[in-house]
Amino acid sequence: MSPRTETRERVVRAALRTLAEEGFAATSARAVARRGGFAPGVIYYHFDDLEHLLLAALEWTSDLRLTRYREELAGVTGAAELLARLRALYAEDVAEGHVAAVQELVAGASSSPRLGPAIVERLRPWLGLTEEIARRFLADTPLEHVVPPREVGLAVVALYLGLETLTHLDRDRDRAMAESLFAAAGPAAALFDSLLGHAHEGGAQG
Amino acid sequence: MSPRTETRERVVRAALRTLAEEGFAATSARAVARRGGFAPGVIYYHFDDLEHLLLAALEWTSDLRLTRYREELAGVTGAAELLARLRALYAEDVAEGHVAAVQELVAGASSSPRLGPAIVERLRPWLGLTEEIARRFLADTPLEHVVPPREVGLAVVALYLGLETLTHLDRDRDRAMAESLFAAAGPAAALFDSLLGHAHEGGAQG
Amino acid sequence: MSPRTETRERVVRAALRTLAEEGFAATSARAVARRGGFAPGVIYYHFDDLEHLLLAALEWTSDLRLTRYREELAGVTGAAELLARLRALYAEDVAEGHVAAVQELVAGASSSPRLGPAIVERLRPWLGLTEEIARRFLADTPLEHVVPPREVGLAVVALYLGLETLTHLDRDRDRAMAESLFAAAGPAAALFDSLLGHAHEGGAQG
Amino acid sequence: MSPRTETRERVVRAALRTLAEEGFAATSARAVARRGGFAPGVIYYHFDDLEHLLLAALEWTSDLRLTRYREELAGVTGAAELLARLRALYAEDVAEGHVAAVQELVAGASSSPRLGPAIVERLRPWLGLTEEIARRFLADTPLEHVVPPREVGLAVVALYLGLETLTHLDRDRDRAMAESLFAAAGPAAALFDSLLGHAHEGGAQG
DNA sequence: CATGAATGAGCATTCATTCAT
DNA sequence: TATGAATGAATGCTCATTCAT
Repeated sequence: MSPRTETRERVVRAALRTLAEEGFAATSARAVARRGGFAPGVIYYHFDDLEHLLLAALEWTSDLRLTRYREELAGVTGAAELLARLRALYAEDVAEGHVAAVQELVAGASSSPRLGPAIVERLRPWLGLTEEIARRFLADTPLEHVVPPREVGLAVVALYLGLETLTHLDRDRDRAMAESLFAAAGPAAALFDSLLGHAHEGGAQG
Repeated sequence: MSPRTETRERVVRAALRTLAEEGFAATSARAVARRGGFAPGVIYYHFDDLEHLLLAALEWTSDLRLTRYREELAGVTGAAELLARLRALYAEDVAEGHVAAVQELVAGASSSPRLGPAIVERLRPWLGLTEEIARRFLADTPLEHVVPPREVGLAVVALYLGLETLTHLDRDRDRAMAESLFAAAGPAAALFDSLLGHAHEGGAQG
Repeated sequence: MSPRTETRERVVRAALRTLAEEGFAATSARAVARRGGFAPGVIYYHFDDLEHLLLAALEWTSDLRLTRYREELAGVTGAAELLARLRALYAEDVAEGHVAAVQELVAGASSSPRLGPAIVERLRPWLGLTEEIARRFLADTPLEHVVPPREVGLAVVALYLGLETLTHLDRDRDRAMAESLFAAAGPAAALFDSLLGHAHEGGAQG
Repeated sequence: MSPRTETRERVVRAALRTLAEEGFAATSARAVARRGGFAPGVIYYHFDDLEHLLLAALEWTSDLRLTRYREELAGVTGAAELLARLRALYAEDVAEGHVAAVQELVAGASSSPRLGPAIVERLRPWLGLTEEIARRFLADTPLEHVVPPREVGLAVVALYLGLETLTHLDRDRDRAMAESLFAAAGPAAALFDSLLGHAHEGGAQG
């Protein structure tokens, strides 16, 4: 790895840690530099400005997690199993602080004219993933022509973001919100599997 | 109306307009004052600080809309009708700019330690409303003991916020996201009514 | 007392209390009004501006205390007795908060081009009093032509102000400074009386 | 000298000049920056906040003068000589503007809860110096057990501050106050030397 | 490549003061 | 007489960004 690339990654990681631990508003150039142990000027050597750094940070963490999600969800066919895996993946998100960083970035930049669209762009692969999974689960079921997978994907991503927003609004009290939602979804997933799940059994076994 | 009350409301409305049209980050005391046509000091005459103004603004718009939602959704029994009314209410939200302001505030304050919890507090009535409606629609259906209304309410509010977040991230391009979701939900609502809706017919007719 | 005079005095007393309890920097028009329970505008009805109010307050308290000092020190002839009376008067000053107010005013206004000279003017009677007492105690002693009473008076007032300044710099720790000085001066006063005091015995008895 | 150290000193000197020439109340960050010819932000690059700058300025000037005082007063034994040297040192203080700055700072900060105690701390070495000299002059005289040196030191510092306060209250008229006190103290110092000074003659001649 | 000192615009907030009522 | 709402200038301070070294 070239020294250039190496330092660049240090900067990106420092930005992510700052976002996750101090929040968007506190993620100033100086704060990132302090946390990363380098001079503020370094940021501007590797990135045009702070916004570009934040976008690079989002891209970095988003790519890593997307790969992990794809790999973990690839062969899943049952709704109950899907739910279990999502639950585990989400726990990873929380533990690594990656989702906290994304939430801070998404929320904080929601009114930045330049940052907003660029972030949406980097969120798009997630829309693709959720849509793809929705399509897989709806295929060959009576819901196939009732529930459009594209919109399901959109709803899932929006739900995820909204849940994170609520959680972060009141960091201490509401950590259990996502968990309670996962728990509540259990019976519904089981119901889905028992009523419609047979459609996928072949796929799962093949 | 006393001059004090009158000006106070002017300030609140200016804050809401600034939030909706310029975003949270740009909603500085000066920006609000400029938009409202008064001196910055006026804000501090009527409110302890900017945070208190923003909370008052949230409260004001939230109370207005909550009343409207309750009044409009009171007697609704069918899922299709519910969906239609929500669609209309949402259109009002958009037209009045109230939801834009709320979204900016929720997103922007997500990393403010003092603002966050106070906002959650003011969002709680909406969790109550959604839960109440979910309970009404699940009662006397096979889903009654499969889907917990509390979590449905939470999910709906989170979905709403997340959707707004995505929408605001890219103001120009994605205005249709919510619309496409409403459209997509149509057949599902019809299905719900035809399979489970008879449970409520008595109530609707009464 | 006319209502005008009555309100004026309320304002003056509120200013003194604010000076004594909140300090010069916190003695804003609004703070005085809040403490006195009247509208800020009242101040400007009775006084040209805040500086004039502060000067009136200084004058009020200074006149009261000066009368008391003169009355208490009138017939005193011995140094030990003088010291004892000064100690008691100083305790009154502290208890009434008047000296705290004066100290705040003197210190805070030391760099105000208009306030400073006006304050000095109101301090002049004290220079007169101290000089007069010094003259009385030096008369007919060997020190009469060695120690000029005018400068003694100046030194005493300066010492008093300086001591108060030091005391206020560290309110909690150094309250005992003046007390330790009074205590330390005891033996010196006794010595003065035993060596030179006979000069005044006639005066005391007459 | 590193650029950092160099600029830091420029800032400190600008703060002292501003204090001395414009007074505490006018020593705003902008005023210091204007006088020093640098941007206001520079202050905050080198100091946590304005209070820290003012304390650093006090420390700087106080240390310089204390060294000078100690060096000049080291071998002095006679009261007349002591007085003469103090007079010269005081003239230096005035000429350099250092004492003006100290007076402004002491007076102005007398009601600042954080600044006050920190200033007292930096005044303590002066209490030590005056006490030490008082002890030297009282040793082996009849006053040794009548006048406690600690309190003499305190009184001298308080007198000095109080005198400066009075002087600054009326900048133009009262410049001669300290001078008249020095002049008045002449005969008393001579008397001290002739009555008690023999105790120190050995030290002076050695 | 990296540094870190410096910039200057911007922010939240406070204040003495005015003035219509 | 008294009120209290409103003003607008000033304050301390932070920040993204630049640039000489």
